[in-house]
Formats: sequence, C-alpha cells, structure tokens
Amino acid sequence: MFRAEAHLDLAFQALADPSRRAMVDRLVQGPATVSELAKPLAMSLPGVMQHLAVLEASGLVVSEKIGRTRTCRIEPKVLTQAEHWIAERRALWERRLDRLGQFLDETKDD
Amino acid sequence: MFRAEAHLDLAFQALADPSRRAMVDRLVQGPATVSELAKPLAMSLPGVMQHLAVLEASGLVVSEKIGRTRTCRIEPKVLTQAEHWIAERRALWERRLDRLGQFLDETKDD
DNA sequence: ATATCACTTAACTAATCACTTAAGTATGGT
DNA sequence: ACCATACTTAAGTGATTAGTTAAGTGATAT
Repeated sequence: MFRAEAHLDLAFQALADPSRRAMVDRLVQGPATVSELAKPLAMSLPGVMQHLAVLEASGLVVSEKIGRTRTCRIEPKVLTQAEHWIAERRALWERRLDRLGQFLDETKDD
Repeated sequence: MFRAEAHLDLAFQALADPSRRAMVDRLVQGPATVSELAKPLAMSLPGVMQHLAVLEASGLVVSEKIGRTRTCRIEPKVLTQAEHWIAERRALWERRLDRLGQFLDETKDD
C-alpha cells in the first residue's frame, strides 16, 4: 500500500535532524564533497554518510561519484513540496480566522 | 547547552509522521477534541494522546481541558517558522543559480 | 609498486519511537 | 447513587535512529 504523502514523511524526517539541516545549509551555497560536508560536523565520516543517505532517500539531495570523490547538491523540488504543504495549511488556518472575524463583525450589532 | 534551532528539530519531527500531519490537517479547519482527532485514525486513544503530546511539545498545537473534554487548536507561529526555514534555503539556492547564470552570460562571448 | 586519500561496508550499541493493553480519574447525565 | 464518557497513566514491545569502531575498496600521487 502506497501513500501519496510518504515522501513528505521522509522529507520532514530528514529536516528534523540538526546535522542534516547543517548539510542542507551548506549545500544551498553550492555543491560539496562528502568530506566538505563532514568537516564542521563533530562526527565520524560513516556517521555523515548515514545522514547523507537519509537526505538522498528523501530526495532533498542528489550526489554523483567522480573518481574517488562524491559531489553532493541540493534538489530543490522536495524542499518546495515540504514548503507548500506547510503554506497550504497556514493559508487554510488564516482563511478560517478571516471568516470568523467577518462573522463576528456581521453579528456584533444585534 | 541550548541550540537556537532546537525547536525546529521538534517541529519537523512532529510533521514527519502522517498521523500527526492528519491531526494538523484537521485542526487548521478549527479546534477539535481529542476524540474528534482520534476518530479517523485507526489507532487507540492513548496512541493519539502520544501524538498530541509530540505536537504540543513542538508548539504546533495547544490544548485546554474544560470539564472532561480537551480541546486542541493550531498555534501557527511554529508552522510559520518551519516554513521560513525552508523558504530561506530555497531563496539562497535560487540566488546562487541566478548568479551562476549571470556569470555564464557575462563570459559566454570570449 | 606503494602509500595515501576519499569514501564505503559491516557490525554493534544505546536511545528513541510508535504503538499496544490494562487499569485509573474526573465529569456529566438519568 | 450509578453509570457512561472522555480522557489519562503506566508499563511493555518491537522497530528505527544516530551514532560508534574496524576493516574494506578503488583512485590518485610519488
């Protein structure tokens, strides 16, 4: 059984970890190798590889190995989808508040 | 040691679960009791309570008990913060692409 | 040829997660 | 007073997570 929103599970899960957000933060500035991503991260290289695997599984990051170095970059589509999910809910919530305010205005002089 | 982004860990973590997103989805339409949130969720009530606790810990939802019913509603601030985090990164990434395109345009006629 | 560099795989561990069932606490209705 | 309702708490379980160390693999530099 496949759920349409399963990719959002992976995207939000990927963004829930500060090390992975730091990697995304680095990658929005441009592509980087695994070692470059690892450098600021008080963690072993295999640890970083596992975070990278989570980011790739979510579709937030893609990578390509050339020679002995793997270069990673952002894939913005999933980032946009996650942003849209939130934006839509916030819009719904605000629309409801507007209707509520309008209703209160219309009924206040009884 | 406190991290400024720790609340984003909790927010994205909370949004990473489909049951919790379903609860948020319900709550953007307006407040609901715990039982109302539980109804569509193929899960025991204590299970729902635990999801609710995660949503409250993240600040996405607040609740208040009146009599024997607890009423839950969305607190949009954290939703907005999560949306902003993504939007900023996407903006950075797009800005970099623009600079790259500009650079390529400026140097293409050598 | 050999040593180094940049990952990669495997295996293990402690902690957290997403549930469950069973039992308990107020509150509201008759 | 009694009973149902609406949570609430506690305790347990199996799966996943976030890290580790140790031992590879293959590419580049000397």
